[in-house]
Amino acid sequence: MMAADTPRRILDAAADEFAERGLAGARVDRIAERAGANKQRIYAYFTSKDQLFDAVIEDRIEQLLDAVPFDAADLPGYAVRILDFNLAHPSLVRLLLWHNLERPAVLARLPQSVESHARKVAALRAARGDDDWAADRLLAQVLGLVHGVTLAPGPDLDRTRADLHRAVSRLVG
Amino acid sequence: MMAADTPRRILDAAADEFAERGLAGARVDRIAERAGANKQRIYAYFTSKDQLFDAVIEDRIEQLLDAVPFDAADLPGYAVRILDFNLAHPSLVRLLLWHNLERPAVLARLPQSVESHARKVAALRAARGDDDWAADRLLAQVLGLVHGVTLAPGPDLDRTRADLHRAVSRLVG
DNA sequence: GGTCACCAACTAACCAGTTGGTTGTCGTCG
DNA sequence: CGACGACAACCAACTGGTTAGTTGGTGACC
Repeated sequence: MMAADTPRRILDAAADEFAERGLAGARVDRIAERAGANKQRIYAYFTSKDQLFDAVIEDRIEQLLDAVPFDAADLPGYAVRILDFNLAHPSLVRLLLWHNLERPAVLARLPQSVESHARKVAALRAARGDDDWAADRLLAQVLGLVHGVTLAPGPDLDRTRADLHRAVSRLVG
Repeated sequence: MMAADTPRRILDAAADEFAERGLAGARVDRIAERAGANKQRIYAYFTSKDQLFDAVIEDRIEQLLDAVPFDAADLPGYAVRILDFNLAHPSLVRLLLWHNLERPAVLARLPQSVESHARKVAALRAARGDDDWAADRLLAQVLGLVHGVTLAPGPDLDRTRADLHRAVSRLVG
């Protein structure tokens, strides 16, 4: 009856539900309802709640990694762009936090994630002459900074952005 | 029968259980078992699972806020000491992450947390001549940095510490 | 006698995952 | 052409295990 994109609708609905409540707090019936789909379709396509959760992450991880192209030559600008992305997609941030807590080490084994990280480290090495370690550290620091600012953005967004830009500039000094 | 510290044992057991599984994933029976106590004692002292969770946070928040005394004159050292504390108490970090996701805005209303933050901002203003906004930003940035490093510490802890120290030094530059 | 504690069983709801029965839409083959 | 099987989808009810919260009955200690 419904157009043939049922798996797509299920993934979207599940992403919302999981972002709000996490894996343990999510309810499969609620996901089915939100998707305007049937519960058995969920199990037909994704076999279990846990696997559905992983499938949602795998579906969204690409958005997360590629939505903001990495720019080793302009880390401050990169940081600000990630901040803007995070603020525009708060549910993606929550989804990642949940996943990190409830499915530890699953993300670290996702090839897309590993490769993306490796590419960034390599780009940093090429652009700055750092060794692997230093590039890895710098990346973790920048992302941590962005994360901290994401969780507590001030009331004046422009100034928040400017302050973040300046902070990263100092880091890369 | 048991020594009269039953509420204490319940709080400790609950802290472990909640740190591992979160609010939705925790099981009250498991907490009772871990505490070597009886389930009704939990409800006698804490009335509900949710309130028990909040009580755990309120119990541990002091540890979190005061275990590492704030030093506005030595932010790099402060950051490193927080990192060490986080690495020594990973379950406290998880507890905070869970709470942030599952009980949003509860922490922001805890007077202890609010006052501690205000005190830090005031100390930063006094020590550096910043305005409220700048002090608030700087604090968020430093804590974000520490958090990022906490989640992805390199294999060489000493170097991780040194790199964090240098990073914060540049921030406060 | 009141408080703290134990044990054990209970309830009432909830929830992941299943099953059976039905409809509509294809493409295929007789 | 038509009917037949395969498939996607729906609804609804069910199973079996789990779980927050309760109750009743017992002992110990102050």
